[in-house]
Amino acid sequence: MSTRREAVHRALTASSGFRSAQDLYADLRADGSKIGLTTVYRALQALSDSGDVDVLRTDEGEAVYRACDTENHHHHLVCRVCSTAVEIEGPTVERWTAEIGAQHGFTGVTHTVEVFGTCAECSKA
Amino acid sequence: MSTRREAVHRALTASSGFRSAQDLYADLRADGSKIGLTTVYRALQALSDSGDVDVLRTDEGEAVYRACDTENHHHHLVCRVCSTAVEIEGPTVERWTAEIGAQHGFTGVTHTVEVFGTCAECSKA
DNA sequence: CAAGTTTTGACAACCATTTTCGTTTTCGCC
DNA sequence: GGCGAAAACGAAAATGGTTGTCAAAACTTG
Ligand SMILES: [Zn+2]
Ligand SMILES: [Zn+2]
Ligand SMILES: [Zn+2]
Ligand SMILES: [Zn+2]
Repeated sequence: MSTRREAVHRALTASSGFRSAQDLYADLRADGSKIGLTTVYRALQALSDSGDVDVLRTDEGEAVYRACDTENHHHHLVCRVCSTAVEIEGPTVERWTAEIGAQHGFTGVTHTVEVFGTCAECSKA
Repeated sequence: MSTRREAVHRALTASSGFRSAQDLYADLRADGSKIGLTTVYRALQALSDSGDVDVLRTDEGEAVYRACDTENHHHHLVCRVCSTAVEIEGPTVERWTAEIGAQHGFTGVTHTVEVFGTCAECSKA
């Protein structure tokens, strides 16, 4: 893992929510780093390929990344306001999606499940 | 509903799967229509705003649309090969996501759930 | 038909992401 | 330490889906 990639990973870990490549680039430059935008993209590509970070798409199609605590398969409960995310897992959806796929004769069934809302903190305002 | 918008809606209904704006534009032009790409985008925007079509994002961030049979809240089982989609619904996920949100003090909880796989047809090949 | 309104589509602008390519760093080896 | 190959880097250009602009075309209403 190169120094640059570590820097990107660290910047991502510093946040509890999902961040875009541009966000992270801005963070790193604000911290005085001379990193290039291209390198941020490359680092995120490598990190998501190796499974070290999770990636999902916003409604606008922008890719956002998160350094999650667990290596296991899981989903997220994401705050629409501050973008903070909580990792969630449970056999219920896993079983349900598998059954749905099997019932319709589909093979190699996978799924994307994300839950959105306004977190307790942001709900006060 | 203008003639152009109807044409886009019809082109979308002719497919059982999700199509991108560019796909539909190509379909319509191939059928001899002189419609412009901008108009296709505008029609899809309007159709999804009014809830007449469902929209989701591919892994590559491209928006794809589908004219679904039901008006009710539902999800999709999508074939990764031919992109055919089956509409699915069930109280299991609905309840599960609501519970997860409530457990963490989130308000205004919504969710995105999509199931992917290879359909029976495409599994043969 | 005239005047006003809406819709349309060619083209340009946007913006996130990827490619290109010359430069810099890193690494293995002498 | 010195050296050459290989990998990493970053600025700038290219890409591609999507949106904005604006003048022309189509439709409405009187
Ligand atoms: Zn929040
Ligand atoms: Zn899962
Ligand atoms: Zn299929
Ligand atoms: Zn649902």
